[in-house]
Amino acid sequence: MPRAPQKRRLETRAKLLTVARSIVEDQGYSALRVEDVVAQAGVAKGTFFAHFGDKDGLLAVILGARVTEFLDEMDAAPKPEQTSDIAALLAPLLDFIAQDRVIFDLLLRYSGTTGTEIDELITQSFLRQITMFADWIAGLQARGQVRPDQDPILLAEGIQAFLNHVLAIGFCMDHEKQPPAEAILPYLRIWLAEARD
Amino acid sequence: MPRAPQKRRLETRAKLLTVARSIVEDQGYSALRVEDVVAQAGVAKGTFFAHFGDKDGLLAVILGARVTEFLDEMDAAPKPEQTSDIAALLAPLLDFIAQDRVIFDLLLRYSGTTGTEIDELITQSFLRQITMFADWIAGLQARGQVRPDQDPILLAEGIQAFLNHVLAIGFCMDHEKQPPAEAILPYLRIWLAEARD
DNA sequence: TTTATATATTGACCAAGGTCACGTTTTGAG
DNA sequence: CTCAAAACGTGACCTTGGTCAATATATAAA
Repeated sequence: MPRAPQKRRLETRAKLLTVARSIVEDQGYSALRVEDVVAQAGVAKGTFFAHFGDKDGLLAVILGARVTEFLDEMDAAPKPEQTSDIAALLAPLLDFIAQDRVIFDLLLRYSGTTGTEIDELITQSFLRQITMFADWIAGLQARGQVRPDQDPILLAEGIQAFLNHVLAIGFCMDHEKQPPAEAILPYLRIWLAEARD
Repeated sequence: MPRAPQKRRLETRAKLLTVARSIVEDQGYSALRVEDVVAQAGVAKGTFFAHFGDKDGLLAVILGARVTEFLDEMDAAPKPEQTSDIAALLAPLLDFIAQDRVIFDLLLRYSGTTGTEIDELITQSFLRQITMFADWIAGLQARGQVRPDQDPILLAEGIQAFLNHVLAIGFCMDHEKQPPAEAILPYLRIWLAEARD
């Protein structure tokens, strides 16, 4: 049974997070350096790792919060009424992830965590994302916009797959780069609509 | 117009590759260290990078060859007659990639390269993979096993997406890990079959 | 053969993430 | 209040991928 963290620890953590967020804000995620963070926060290097385990741990906290904000916005927005609305709702999140490979790589590392370790914010956000997708899909199924013969959860996980797919492709081809929300639409149409022949 | 490489260079490259392959064989991909490779090959560190650019460059050469072997086997095998045959044909390649996250990460970095830079072996293998999938799909469409209303190329790229998806999930959950070839089947069935309602 | 130029190799050096034995501060039991 | 244990923080040190000016070797023209 771990004891509650001391005030000092919380302050140190807050300092590190504040500095890290400020660096990210004006230099981007891939410019984030552990040494810079601890220097500006005025703590030793070891302290950083005692708090976040490794660099990805810090990133996971920051990204988890950021992704959660996007999910909040999606939740607040009107529910999709057709397949293309899903792509539109996804656009802000996709653009955010597409802005830096570091983000994509980190998120991908957690993107399949549908199980334990619920303590991680970023893991929770993935569970929430799947739930939200499934909810959208159920709604569209009721409206006759999406094939009704499949489990919404499974269809939601498929969307996750396409989401990562278009992002990965986006990072490979610098040229002819269409926005990811546009690139995902053809996949969604096939995935969600019934075949007409 | 670059001149042809000297004999000495080819020998050095061969030495590095031989050593690297041997290390990979009995210690695995994630145990591969550049310093070990150059030490055992009896060359300086700088030489390594003059040949392969970075560590991933070496890995790309080795993995590209390995993946090409898998594709050769798939090409030699009988064509799929139903959706589940695709999963079966994919199994060896999936198991190979699933064995080590390093492999997956490296391959993912190239997995969307459907454009230029044809010189890279690993890039070619991806183009070939898509072509092969599309060929299988066209065959199955002709047999009435797969929805005939969609472009085989697009459906092939979707398979690629699901392939990466089940691999990513496999790395996240160590527990309850079913083989990736099994995990991909539900997605393939929905993706390739027409909706029945 | 001589020699200028392109090609290959070298190894000291750097960057940046990560470790850990140790010192310092906080906490709670007696 | 005292003191031992737990929690917290420190910074020297390690690991490993990667760089680059200098050096050595090969090539081909004169």
